[in-house]
Amino acid sequence: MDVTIDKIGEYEGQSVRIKGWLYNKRSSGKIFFLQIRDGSGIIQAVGVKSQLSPECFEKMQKVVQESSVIVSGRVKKDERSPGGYELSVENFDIIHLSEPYPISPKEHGVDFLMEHRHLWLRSSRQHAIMKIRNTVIRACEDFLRQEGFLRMDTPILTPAACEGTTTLFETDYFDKKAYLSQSGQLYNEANCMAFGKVYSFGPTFRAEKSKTRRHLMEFWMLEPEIAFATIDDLMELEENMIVYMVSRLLELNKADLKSIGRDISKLEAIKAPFPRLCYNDAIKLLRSKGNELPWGEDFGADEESILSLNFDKPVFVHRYPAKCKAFYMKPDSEDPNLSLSVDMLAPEGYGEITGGGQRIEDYEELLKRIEEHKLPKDAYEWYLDLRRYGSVPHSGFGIGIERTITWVCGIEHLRETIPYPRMLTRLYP
RNA sequence: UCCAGCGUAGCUCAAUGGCAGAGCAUCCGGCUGUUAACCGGACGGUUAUAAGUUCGAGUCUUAUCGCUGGAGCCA
Repeated sequence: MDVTIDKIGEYEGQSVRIKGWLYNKRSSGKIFFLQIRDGSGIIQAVGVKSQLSPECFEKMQKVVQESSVIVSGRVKKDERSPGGYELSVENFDIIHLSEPYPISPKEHGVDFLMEHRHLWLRSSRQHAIMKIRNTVIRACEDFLRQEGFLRMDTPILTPAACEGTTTLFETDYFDKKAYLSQSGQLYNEANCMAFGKVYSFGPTFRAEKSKTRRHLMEFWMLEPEIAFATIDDLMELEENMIVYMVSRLLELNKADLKSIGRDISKLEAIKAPFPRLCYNDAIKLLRSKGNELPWGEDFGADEESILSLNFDKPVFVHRYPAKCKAFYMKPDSEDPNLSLSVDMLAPEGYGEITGGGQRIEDYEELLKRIEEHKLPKDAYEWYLDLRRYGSVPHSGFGIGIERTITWVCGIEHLRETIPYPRMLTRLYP
């Protein structure tokens, strides 16, 4: 019977067959210990010379790391085995004898591993991170569905539009130019006027020459947008989504988190409510920590780090100065120099993972902003339409999936959180 | 783009300006409970590239390329 390793405990005492790859091999003369992985887990298969045909035993001597194999054997509980269970080999076949495998169980450098990303993904640490990525995405989508949101995907090829073109990747679109999307936000606004609560989820592209542990040229963003929602509604939604997502992780991926060395207690502390700090108070906090950022400046890596290290939960920073946020952010009625924008900073120094706010719903006000920012009005006619036909207050945010995964995994660099990271100097593999 | 560091065997790293070395991987041999197994042996080098200083350069100088870390950029 063919089984997968994650379900092996259900077959104790039975003979089963596993199709997979050789993860590692140890031998002791007339006994072989084969670590077999099949994508669902790793199990130790034990082959004893006296219990096997000579052909079978010969294959075990010959097999090398990452060869594809089919192993048949009896499932046994054994504490000496790394997974708690092991397979007493009855038959062993090599599907493909691997060439010498470049990634050994020993340590490797970052550059070498990135160059072999397609093979690196076979390692157990990468398995854990990819499974966590899966839960993060699925939990956020599940949460939004439960809240009545409709997923509506937005285009990746777009006309110039959003902001300036300096940070956009340009491509030919027959006899025109097209740009890779850097946000689904404007389309989400149209969609939420059609369906009330919507979100988009997909890759976004930024042609910024950023070379840090927190930037990718291509990253995945989940962007909810809600009609009739205020900035306060938005913060509550974000908070609930993060709490739900973390609870799902603790339920489904505790072993994965532990295997990459994550301090679980840090995640267990993620409970609502999250602190809410207005920009002015954030500046005061920074001053008290010796940071002298002038009022009106957006936070850099330093400031975000100081703020997020100050709390053991994510923290909202809201009402940033209008001039450091996008043109469509609604000004605060109590102080028009401030915008109804809000970022969520992840704790432990990880910094910004979401950004969003309440949008301008008034036609004249939006038009004024478009002109102030010297944006081409023609390109925004459809966007202005949303303020001509039944405009309502509305809010939305975007959450950067890779940054979020970096935080929940507690890892150094976001390059491990996506299967094939696109970075400033790396487009291969 | 700027600042700093690094570039030596397939990988991870040593080598005072004076013979180019180890561990792992691979191959051969040994071992019936290994846990990154272990033990013995073999294979493995245009020291990133180019020029310079020197009796002599992996080591010092200059340039170029590449990588890493950070800054900046960044709804």
